Amino acid sequence: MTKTPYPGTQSIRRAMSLLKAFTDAQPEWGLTDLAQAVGLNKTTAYRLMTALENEGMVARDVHTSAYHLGPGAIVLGGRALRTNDLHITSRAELEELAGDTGESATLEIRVDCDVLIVDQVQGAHVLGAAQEIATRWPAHATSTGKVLLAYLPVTQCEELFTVPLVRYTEKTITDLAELQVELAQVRAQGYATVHEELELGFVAAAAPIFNHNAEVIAAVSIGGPGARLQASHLQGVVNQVIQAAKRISERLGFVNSNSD
Amino acid sequence: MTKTPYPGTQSIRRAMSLLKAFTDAQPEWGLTDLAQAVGLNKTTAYRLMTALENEGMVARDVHTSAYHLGPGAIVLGGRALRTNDLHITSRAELEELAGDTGESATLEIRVDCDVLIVDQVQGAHVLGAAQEIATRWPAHATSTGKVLLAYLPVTQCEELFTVPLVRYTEKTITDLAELQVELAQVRAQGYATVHEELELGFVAAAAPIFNHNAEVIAAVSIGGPGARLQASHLQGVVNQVIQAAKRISERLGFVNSNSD
DNA sequence: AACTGCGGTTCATATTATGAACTCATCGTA
DNA sequence: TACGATGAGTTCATAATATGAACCGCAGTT
Repeated sequence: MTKTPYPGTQSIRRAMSLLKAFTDAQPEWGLTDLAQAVGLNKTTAYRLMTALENEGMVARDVHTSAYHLGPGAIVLGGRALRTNDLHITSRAELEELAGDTGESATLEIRVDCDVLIVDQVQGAHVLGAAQEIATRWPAHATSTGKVLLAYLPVTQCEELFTVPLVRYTEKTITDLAELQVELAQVRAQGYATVHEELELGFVAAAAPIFNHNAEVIAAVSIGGPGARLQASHLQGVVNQVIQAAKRISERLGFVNSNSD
Repeated sequence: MTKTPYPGTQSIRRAMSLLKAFTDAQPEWGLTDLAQAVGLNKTTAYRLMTALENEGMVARDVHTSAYHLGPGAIVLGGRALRTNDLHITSRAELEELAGDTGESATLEIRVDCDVLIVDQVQGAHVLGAAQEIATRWPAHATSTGKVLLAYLPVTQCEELFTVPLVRYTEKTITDLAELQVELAQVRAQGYATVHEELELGFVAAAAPIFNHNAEVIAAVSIGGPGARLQASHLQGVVNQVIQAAKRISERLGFVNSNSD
């Protein structure tokens, strides 16, 4: 996938692809299956996994000797989350957003053609999104995803979607051309919304966060049941999200009028 | 450090030690410093870091080109967290506890001012607690409850008890101030016990389970008839419970604050 | 302009990772 | 209970791989 492998890094790439084989859908692997799935020789996989096990990145079921991700991965992920300065900077804004709107506020970044929830503050309402930090959602069916895709160079965006856009509801945009139209609109208006495109009844709005270099590095969103986020009310929420995103961007060194 | 390095894994061990250099205290590294801190040749460090960067495990500040942990680490950690749920992780320890002591071992979480039994392994003895998974007991009269309350912020703990503490036996703590004293003691010693406070003749000891974020998310306990768990023997049981809780915590990514 | 410190690159070398073939343990089934 | 199948773990000759000393060139300092 990633071209131009820097020389001398074969085993790291292999080790990482082993780690990435542990998904939510398949969190446990036997050695032989794992090796086959990743396309490695069994011995090589065994050696790499043993190393990863010694480092605590994976662990094994005492009984079945099946591999699963280990505490080392949790520790590392926790550190990555905490030390992310975007995360630190945004926290207060998320809390304010969630407080003002009563809905759940999230901070998300893009990872390939998914978005990753980096931080979340629950809304006041009982009915709302569950705690989902570190989970991923498809970019094309989320408001944050649309924002993060919209500000990508068109070519780069197209490269991401080599496989068909997965349908989640009847409203999901599954046509790439149609998505591009939507993204153009998002760019034009500076925010994105989803209306039941990921899940029936779920509505959300997102706005981009710019870094000091005027690149979009993340998106904030507010999401909740469509019953509460109806058109009249939604526009107000959209504005709040935009303002919050703008404040975060400024704290990251973004200056609106482009200089340099 | 780790003895008997399995052959053919040098670069993985090195890559992992690079990743582990990113602590909360030092979340950002320049290449040269990092290489020196980890004890690697600069070129080697560069090569490994480039590989890790391509895999998304680390990322760099656009401006300073300093390394920090990347989204890949967050994703991985999230998966590890969701995969490693408490049940799976604790099961073996519960079994060992129950096996070693002959008494019933439980895993419990707090729900409002009750504790909920999430998992349980019966002891060998016939006379013991019945199978109680998914049942609730009052937190103020159980060892696990005391543990789970003890590590709560005091204000939050007080908010829970708007109604009087229910008396179950003549030993039940029903005075809130007295309970707070007991909880302080629990915090100080790192474990809790009950002596016939829930039921005459029933004695138990519990210890806290910490997650990767150093929050107490659950408690393990051993409980049985006071006739078998007398003072002399109880201390040994307490230690076993503490050790089991500690091992579970570690597997959940908890790192004792005096390391790093 | 010269200096310093840093990220990044080159390339000959042998250390290192590799994988085919093997053993051993376990488990389901006949 | 024996037997075959499956999967974890080991061995070892091989060369492909990672290695690191020395190098470049840029950016910020003095």
